[in-house]
Formats: sequence, structure tokens, C-alpha cells
Amino acid sequence: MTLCAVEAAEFDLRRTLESGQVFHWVERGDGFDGLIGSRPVHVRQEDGRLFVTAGMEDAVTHYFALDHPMDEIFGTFPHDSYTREAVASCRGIRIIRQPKWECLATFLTSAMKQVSHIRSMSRALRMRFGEAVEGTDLRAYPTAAALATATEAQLRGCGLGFRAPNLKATAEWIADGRVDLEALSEMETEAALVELCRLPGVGRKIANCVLLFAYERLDAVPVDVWIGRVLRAMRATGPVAELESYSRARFGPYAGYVQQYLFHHARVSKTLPKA
DNA sequence: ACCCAGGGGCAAG
DNA sequence: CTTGCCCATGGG
Repeated sequence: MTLCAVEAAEFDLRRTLESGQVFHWVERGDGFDGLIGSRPVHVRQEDGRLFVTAGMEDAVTHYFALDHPMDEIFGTFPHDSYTREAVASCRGIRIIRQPKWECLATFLTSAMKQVSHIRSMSRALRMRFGEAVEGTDLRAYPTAAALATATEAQLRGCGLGFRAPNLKATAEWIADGRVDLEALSEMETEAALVELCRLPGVGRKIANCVLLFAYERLDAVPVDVWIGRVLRAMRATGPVAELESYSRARFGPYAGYVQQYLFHHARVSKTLPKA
């Protein structure tokens, strides 16, 4: 397979793929195999460049958000020592641009699951309900229509546990148009969040993941157990909604980026801010 | 064996 | 407003 070079300064492929925002890429050979939507790609990083499947250069550039202005973004980060440690140790992580339904459904299954578990559920769902992609052993993420017609028992068979009825119900809402994921793109962030939270099994945390990872709302802050601990160590208090507004007020227009670096740093280093 | 995980929803205080 | 509890599963 011929590969083509793509410039990718200030980007770390492995860290980005392992930072808890996308769960289906597999390490293979000297790079990673994955799907962008239903299009197969192989990506390898070498120095400041990516080598990608010929014809996928533009799709890769968009998916991995290689156009994000990282100097400007880092320039808005707060200057406390913990955030500086996070930037130093997580450098190169991007907030990528994921397909909307795939992102929503994946994070719906993420409730109270570790990253490795989310990966295995994603794989099982793709294998059982996803379309085969020619020229690869990978399968596309199942459509909402496909998951709406699955039985709860089949979904439990993919390891979903109590998340099974939520995924089925939300798939039905999307498949029959009760919520239109494309229409959310035109809405204000807060209105889109309220709309997403109507879906069964979707609360503020999952809705913010979808807004951040699929709708380019780079100020959206998903508060999970890790970020909750980090923010409380920074003396934030109150319920999830209050931790979000604390973050946006303190971290600014790229609060979602700050959050992603703090999240990954806390997980990898197993440390919290001092005070 | 025991603990916890990129939560949500609902009841009770 | 807050806290407590349940939901199900797998990896450390």
C-alpha cells in the first residue's frame, strides 16, 4: 500500500489515540489502523510527519484536527504548576473531529467503564452489527437503525450490561428523528446540550463529550470522576454543572482542551494538583 | 477477594 | 438544594 506524507507539527498520534476520546484504532505494524467514518486508513508517525493511506490526506487532516491553532490554544492555558506539568507530559494531544452518531453511541456505553472496557464494547458492537469494510477486517460503527432493531439481549451479549436498554432506546430516538444530530450543529452549545440530555442514558457528562469530540465546541467540559477530582483539588465545589462553569470561567474558550490535558495527565501520572 | 471505572436517574432527607 | 443507591461488567 502506498502512503502519502502529511505535515503534522505539534501532534502526537499515539497520545491522541490513547487519550480517552476515541476507542477503535488498533496498533498494527509500525502505525495504527482505523476507520474515519467508513473509510479505512493506516497512519504512521515519523518525526513531525504522518504517512497515511494514499487518498486519505485531507480526511486525516480534518479528523485529527491538524489545523487547530495550537500556539493560540496553549496560550490560553492557565499558568499553575499542575497544568504546566500536564502540557509538558501530554504534548501533542489533539481534540479530534469524530462522526456524531459514533461518538454519541460510544460515550453512551462509557458510563462507569474503564477505557479498555469501552474499547472492547466498541469492538463487539462493530463486529456484531457493523457493516464490513472492503479491504480490511475492520467494521464500521453500527448505524442507529441497526442498533434500534437489535434486541436488548444481543446488546448485553456485547458486554453492555445496564447500558444496553439506553443504547437501544437512544438508537431508536435517532433513527426515527426524535432528535436530529445534524440539526444540533446549528444550535448554541447550551441548547444543543439540553437537546442531547433528552436522550435516554445521556446526562451532562456524556453530552459534553459529544459536544467536544464531535461538534467542535472546544469550551465544553465533560466532568468525569478524574476531572472531578482534579477540579475539587483546585478548590472547585458543587455538582457537575457547577464544576463545568468553574472550568469555563477559569480556563476560557479552550476549556475543553485544558480539560483533556488535565484528564490524561491525572490518569497517567496518578497525581492531583497540590492546592 | 476487593476495588473501581471518561454516569444517569430517581428517591429520600 | 444535597446525598445515597442501584444499575452490570471486566481488569487491576
